[in-house]
Parts: sequence; structure tokens; C-alpha cells
Amino acid sequence: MTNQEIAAVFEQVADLLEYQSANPFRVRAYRNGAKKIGELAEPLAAIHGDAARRLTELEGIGKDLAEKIATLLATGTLPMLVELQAQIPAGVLTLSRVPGVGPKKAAALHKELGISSLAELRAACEEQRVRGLKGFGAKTEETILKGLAVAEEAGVRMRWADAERVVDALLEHMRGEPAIKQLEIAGSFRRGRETIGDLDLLVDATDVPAAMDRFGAFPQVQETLARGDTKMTVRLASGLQVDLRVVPAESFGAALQYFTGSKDHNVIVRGRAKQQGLKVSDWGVFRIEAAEGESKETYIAGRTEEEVYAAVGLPWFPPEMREAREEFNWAAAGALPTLVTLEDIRGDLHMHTTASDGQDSIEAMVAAARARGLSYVAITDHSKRVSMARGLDGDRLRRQWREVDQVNRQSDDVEVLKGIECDILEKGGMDLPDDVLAEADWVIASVHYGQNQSRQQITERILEALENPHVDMLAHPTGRLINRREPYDVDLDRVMAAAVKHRKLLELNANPARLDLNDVYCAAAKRLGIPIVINTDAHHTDGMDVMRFGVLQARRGGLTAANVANTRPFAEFRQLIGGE
DNA sequence: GCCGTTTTCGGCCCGACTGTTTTCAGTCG
Repeated sequence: MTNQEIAAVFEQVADLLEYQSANPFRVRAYRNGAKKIGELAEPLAAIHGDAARRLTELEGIGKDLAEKIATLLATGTLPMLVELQAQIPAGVLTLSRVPGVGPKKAAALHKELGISSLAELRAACEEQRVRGLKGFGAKTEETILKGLAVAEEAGVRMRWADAERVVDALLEHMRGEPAIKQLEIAGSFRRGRETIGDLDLLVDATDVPAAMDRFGAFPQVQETLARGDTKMTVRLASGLQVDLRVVPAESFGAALQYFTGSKDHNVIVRGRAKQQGLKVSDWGVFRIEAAEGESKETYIAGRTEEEVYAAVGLPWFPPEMREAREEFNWAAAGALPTLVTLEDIRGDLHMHTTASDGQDSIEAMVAAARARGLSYVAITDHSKRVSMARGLDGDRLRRQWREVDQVNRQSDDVEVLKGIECDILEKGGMDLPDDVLAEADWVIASVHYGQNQSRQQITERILEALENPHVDMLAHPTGRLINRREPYDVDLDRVMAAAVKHRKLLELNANPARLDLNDVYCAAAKRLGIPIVINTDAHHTDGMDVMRFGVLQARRGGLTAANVANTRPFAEFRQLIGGE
């Protein structure tokens, strides 16, 4: 078993224990263990197999978890998990994927109403049977109905970053087969969509059965759903479906173009081809010639995507652009934007330290930024309203800034801005007084509380914050968490208009669960000339590695380096935010 | 269930707010 699979088992145990109202610290121990194992670079099997070492040397792994890991490595199953699963009806746990429904509410729904699936829960809410239960009311019922959409989506679509882990493992596995000459993942994964429904793997191989055998032998495969001459479909243990298509070399580019999509993009490409007497399919580009009542097709392109697009008079489009939005207009004008890349990024303007809920010191974060080639950062811990994260009041913040000054003096290659992630309070207004904010180099305004307020209320709060002359940027502008929480009901058009008027910046938060602003609003910000800042919101040094997810989202929004403020050299960035 | 140690068990980060309830579950980073 791989580390990821073992981590998944412990996560499942934690979920089931939580459902049974087990000791919360015991639940946490399993979750913590799963997290540690998931982040481990070295295979557990290697540590376990080394007589000189013990699994308990890993932080968070004690005698008990070490034994369970050994059992999993030896047998592939865990009796404790099997036992727990026998006690808890399948499906009940999926109920707690609904925001507002935790293990306790899920248990009550099952026990009182016999509900064990999202569909049954929806029906019960619609029939207003839920509001009668103890601890539930009409409002809860409404919340559940709203949350059901999130939960149902989460069941079928995986976040891009999670899919990437599967993709990396799958590609590495497939490269072990010498008959495979070319290998690409197509589909929405290649286009960089926020969430992925399934994976499409495209292969050019000299020996089709060998490629398919290799595919079927991927360790995460649970079941082979279909296997034909050119196509094979499997389902992984995680539930993700993966399609394999084997194509000849002369069709590889055409198939890659075809299966990358999007469908809407391809409809336009094929329409253009038709007008020119051509046909584009997943096998290639063909010229159609009518001769004596019969039509003849001649292959003219298909080895590479460039060849396919060129054959129909189009430039090669970066996959992130292929959504039938602006790309054909850009092509017609002869000017596809050069999309921003990770290498363009020079600064990271949103991160936390041990002063609030981060795990590393200012020095450590600056060193991590240096190691990633950045030339400036902002230290932006939480303000006092975020009490759970030990948010800073004015006094503690000023003390921290003195520390930042000191770090700045010792760092000649990374500039450190004195910043704050200041909460926008529920009743309106900023969480810190103006005289404190006035001393900051960089002020982020954020909504963390009162996310369920009305559109009017929440929009007004944000507009008021944007009017504050000390505020530089609005962080994660809609607060959504992919597959977990809907965006708050904010009028982004008004927010954007205010950002233009008051010359504020908007964040694209690179955390793979946030990625907010999303692609569509990034494109809108670009049209309005609002600079976007792509930030990691790192809570530890490794957290800075998520920058590339933000860049991918920005690319989907059609952003160039010029549209992204933190691609600028420090002096220019400083000028943009009104510093000296 | 882990950790640390004071070697046998107590602490584990935590406090305000909402909705619904009358004592608590869920949520926020």
C-alpha cells in the first residue's frame, strides 16, 4: 500500500469515529497521522522494512498507529476499519459533507428518519420532515437544501490539485512501459479547471495490449469497466474514473486536441474547418473532395496539435484558454495574450506566522521566499477579531513590525513589507483603528465572519472597506471553498467598480481550495484594469508551494504578467500601492 | 490516540457567534 492509501484509511477511521462521537482527541490523532503520512516523502514500507528504524520515530505516529500501519502494509486491510464500517450504514457519512450537518446531525437524521443518502435527505427537506426533529428547525432545513448542491458536487468532482497527485502517479507508472511513445493527460485537467470529473489519458503506443495491460496494473485501479481495441476505462479506489485511449502517432495531436476540449471550443474549430472544406476529428484533419457524386477524404494533419490548428488557420491555444470565451477573437486579431507563468511571480503578499495561526517565524517565511526566488513578501497575520487564530491587536502588531524591520535590515535580497490581514467586522468597519492601519506598508481587508449575511449587508461591508484609504487589497473576494462552501452572496460587480474607483487590488488566493477570484472574474478584472495579486496565504513555509495553482487559475482567466501586480519588480509594486 | 514525563495520566489551541434551544452542534482561520 502507498502512503496515500494508508492516509486515506486513517482519514476514513477518523470520519467514522467522529460519527460515533468518539473522543475528539482520538479522532484528531488519526487525522493528524493521516496528514503526516500524506506529506511524507519516503514510503512507509521502506521505513517499516528497515530493521534499524521504527515507524514511531515519525511525529504523530505512536505505538498504536505504527501497528495499524504494519497491518495495512502486510494485509492491505485494517480490521478496525472493517468493524467500524459494519457498525455504520454506508451513505450516512456522506450526509456530513453537507455544510451545516456534522456527525451528530447526520446520526439524528439517520436514526429518526432513516436517511442514509443525499437524495433521501433532499426529499426529506423538501417534504419538510426535517424541521420537526429535535435540534433542527426551518432555518436548518433551508441551510441543508442549499448545502446539498455543494455535497452532491463534491461527490463527483475532485479538486485540480488532488487530481494532480493521481495524474503524477499514473504518468510515472505508465512511463514504465517501453511500448508507449507519447503520453498526455487531456480533458479538463489539462485545461486546468478548478475541479475534475474524470481523467482522459492519451497514449501513442507500438503495442496496444501492452499499454492497456500496464494501465490495468496501475495500483490505484479498483475495477476495469471496459476494454476494447482503442479505449479502456477503469475506476480507481478513490472513485475517479479514468479513460485510456490509444491512438496512432499520425493522430496523436488530433486526439489530444479533440479530447482536451472544451466541447464548445471544439465545436467552433470544427465549424471553421467545415467552411474551408475540411473535417477535424480525433483522427486528424481531412480535406473533403467531392468527385463524381462521391466524397473522398485526404489526411492532411494530425501528428501534433500545432499541425491541427495550423491546418484550419488557427494558432495553437494554451489549453487553459480553450473555453470558447475570447480566444477566437484574440486569434482573429492576431494577438493571443502571453499568459502569466510561475516564473513571472516576484512577490507573495499574503502569509501568516506564529504570531497568529501560522506555524513558522518571520525569518523562516522570508528564507522560504528567498528559496523560491521571490524578491519581496508581506507578513500579514490575522487581526484581533479572529480570536481563534490569536489575531493581533494594535500593540502586538506594532511589536511585530519592529521585528519585521529587524529582519528587513538583515535581508538584502528579499524586501519584507509590514502588513496585516485585517478583518472586515460583521457590523461593518475595520477590526483595527485607522492610526494603526496608517502605519502599515500593506493592508489586506478580509471577510471571515458573518458570511451568511444578506447580499446587501455583505456587499456594503466590503464597499466600506474599499473606501478606507489605508486598505490596499481585498483578499479571497467571495470566500468560497471548493466543494465545501459556497461563495458568500456578494455583488462582485459593485465590488469591482469600487476597486476601480478607489484604485484597490483584488486577490487571487492560490490555495487550491479557494482559487478565488475565479477565472471568470479574473477576466472581468482584466477588462476593468484592476490589478490582480496572486497570493499563497501560506500558514507554513511549504504553503508557499501553492503559488502555481493560483497561476493556473490566472491563466484560465486570460491574465498576462502585466495584469498581475506581483510580477512587477519591487519598486514598481511599491509605487502601485502608493508607497515611496 | 499521541506526547511527555513529574513512569501513569493529564493535556491536547481556542472563543465568539448563530440557530435553535434551554445545553449544544456547527462554524470561522
